[in-house]
Amino acid sequence: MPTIYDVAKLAQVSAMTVSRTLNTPEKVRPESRAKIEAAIAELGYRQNQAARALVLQSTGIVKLQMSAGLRGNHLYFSQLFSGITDVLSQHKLAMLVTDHHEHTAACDGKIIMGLTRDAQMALTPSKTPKVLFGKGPDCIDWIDVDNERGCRRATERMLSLGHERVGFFTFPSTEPFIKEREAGYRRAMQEAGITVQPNWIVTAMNNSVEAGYSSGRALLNQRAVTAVVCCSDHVAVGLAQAAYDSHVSVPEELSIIGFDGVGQERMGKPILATMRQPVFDIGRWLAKTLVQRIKQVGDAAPQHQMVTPDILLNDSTAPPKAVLWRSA
Amino acid sequence: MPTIYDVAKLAQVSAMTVSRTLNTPEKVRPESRAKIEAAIAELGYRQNQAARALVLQSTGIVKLQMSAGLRGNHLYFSQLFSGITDVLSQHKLAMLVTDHHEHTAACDGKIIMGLTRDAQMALTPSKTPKVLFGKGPDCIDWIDVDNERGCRRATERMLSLGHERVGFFTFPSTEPFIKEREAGYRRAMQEAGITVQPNWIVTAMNNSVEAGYSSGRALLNQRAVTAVVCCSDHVAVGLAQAAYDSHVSVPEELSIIGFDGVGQERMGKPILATMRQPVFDIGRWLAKTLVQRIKQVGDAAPQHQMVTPDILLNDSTAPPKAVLWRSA
DNA sequence: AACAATAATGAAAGCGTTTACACCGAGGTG
DNA sequence: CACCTCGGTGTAAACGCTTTCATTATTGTT
Repeated sequence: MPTIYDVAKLAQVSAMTVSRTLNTPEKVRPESRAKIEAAIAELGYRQNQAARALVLQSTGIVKLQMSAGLRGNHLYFSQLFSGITDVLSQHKLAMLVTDHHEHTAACDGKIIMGLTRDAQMALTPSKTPKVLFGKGPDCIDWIDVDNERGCRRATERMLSLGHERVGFFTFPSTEPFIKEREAGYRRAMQEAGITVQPNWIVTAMNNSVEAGYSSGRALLNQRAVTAVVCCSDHVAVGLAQAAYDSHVSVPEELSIIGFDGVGQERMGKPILATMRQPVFDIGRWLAKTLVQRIKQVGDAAPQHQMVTPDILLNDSTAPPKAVLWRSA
Repeated sequence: MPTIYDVAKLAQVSAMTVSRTLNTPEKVRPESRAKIEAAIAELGYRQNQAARALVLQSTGIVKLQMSAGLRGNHLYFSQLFSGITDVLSQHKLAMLVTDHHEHTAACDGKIIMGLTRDAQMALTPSKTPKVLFGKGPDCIDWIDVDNERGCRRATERMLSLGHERVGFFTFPSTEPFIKEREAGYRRAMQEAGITVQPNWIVTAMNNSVEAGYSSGRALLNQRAVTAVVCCSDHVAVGLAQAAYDSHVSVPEELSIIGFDGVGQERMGKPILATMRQPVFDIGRWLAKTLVQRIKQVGDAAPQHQMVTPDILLNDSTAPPKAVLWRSA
């Protein structure tokens, strides 16, 4: 690999002038520059980024730290990813994807997600700036989704359609969002003066279409509810398929609303109502905020953002046909 | 940031001994090691990877170069991604995601995908090893999907069910796979002695559910075919939705088979037949092959791999009901 | 107890770049 | 014509680490 000195020798200048042509070309005489550029081309020289990073104390790399578990929802992750790279590439920053436990590569900043709530709240500002996806302490930048409010709205939608026996379809997760969504559901029900019956709440084995399907069959067999608020589109899709196979028509006999809205709600028929998270924009926000911190050795106040999911009505909600259920 | 010298001073040894504890701990006396580890902990010292990379000429980073366009199919990309990171993390390698044009960060190896066929064939071996997803020249490692064969098999499946008027549902793309799939379809039809009518081939605006839906409606209105081989699951899903809205039942009145099999085929009802690409395993192969080259300064012969998609029958194919179509 | 062999440690050089500073010639000013 | 300024260039040192080689401490052997 040719170095800056090889180029210098060939162009008959000093290494310094080569370095300058690379970094501040306006400070070198055009003739010298031409010679040097020719030499660079001839030798196929390319800057050694490791050496550069060593002296500049900056790598041009942003680390994306996430627990492996978070990659389960591929569509969700991908959109986040797109939003992040969209912004980073504008600033000529590269993105390194790692797990939480790997401390290896150095970086100019970190985007962190998928920690436990406790671990998140324990984060402290450090030399390399970091941005968090999820609620964190006041001292660092973070953005979070208002899951409680989102799920409350979804439930309220069902209630306003006239449903009273509104079920809740959830799944086990260590992430905090799952409890928040249930809280939103419960709050909406409580405010409507409806007592939630235990069998209205069903927990799928995990967050997948398959688990949603099998627990969905069970849920349908009970015939206890006329509408279901789901904790994810995965399980919502599974429930819709279960309804199809149980000859329960959606939305006529059963209203369904999911959560996430990253695309899967549109893969079947009817197209499912869902609470859309602006995942792409969240990715952009994360990257944008981080880049700000990296560029201006900022002492600006930490930014915190709370985004509420939009409701996408689509085709899977309708007023209840209570009679139909009772007669069954 | 504390350096190795700060640690050395605190532990009352030389910097060299610190370096050794970090890299070859068995070569340093346990007592020294203990002192040094204590000092490291007290100072919160962490290795400077840039300096390390500079002297070792190795960064521990693998670059994933892909054209932005390739990220359209999020599920596909994500699974590839998972396969790659799965292997890389075993070898303590980090993955850097970049676009093709960014030459910045140094790396120990590259995984390349989404180039044009010409650009791929023009690749040459270089100092840093590279692996290619897609057909490439003999001199470098690559893995590719046998699209022609996959689509031939899909078509043969329709033919063996008794379909004669088998349509082909494609979309515009610069990637080579699209032509290969059409070739597979045409070959199967030709071998069956069936002349493909021009209106049996429909091209959606792009590779998306929405485009598949609108072109699917047009395709269905023609009532020309009893079965459709699709170039992707996106358009297949769109077609299935169009069939649903056109009151054409799948598979009774129309058989559908898609291509990719990365999950979206299972989001609706009926669950769509598809040609499943082993994307996760392809990701693993790419990473595994690259790691081999990185580790052993290998002069082993370049490896080339061709994988054929599996057929997943699911619920969207059945023998034709030709009568129904004619009477319409 | 003297020697060789081995283990543990240290000093110096270098990886490829940039920063700080010194230098030099050309042009403008007094 | 001496002086200063300034654009253009070069020299030396540093960034934090590892490699090489020399040195010292610790064993084992006769």
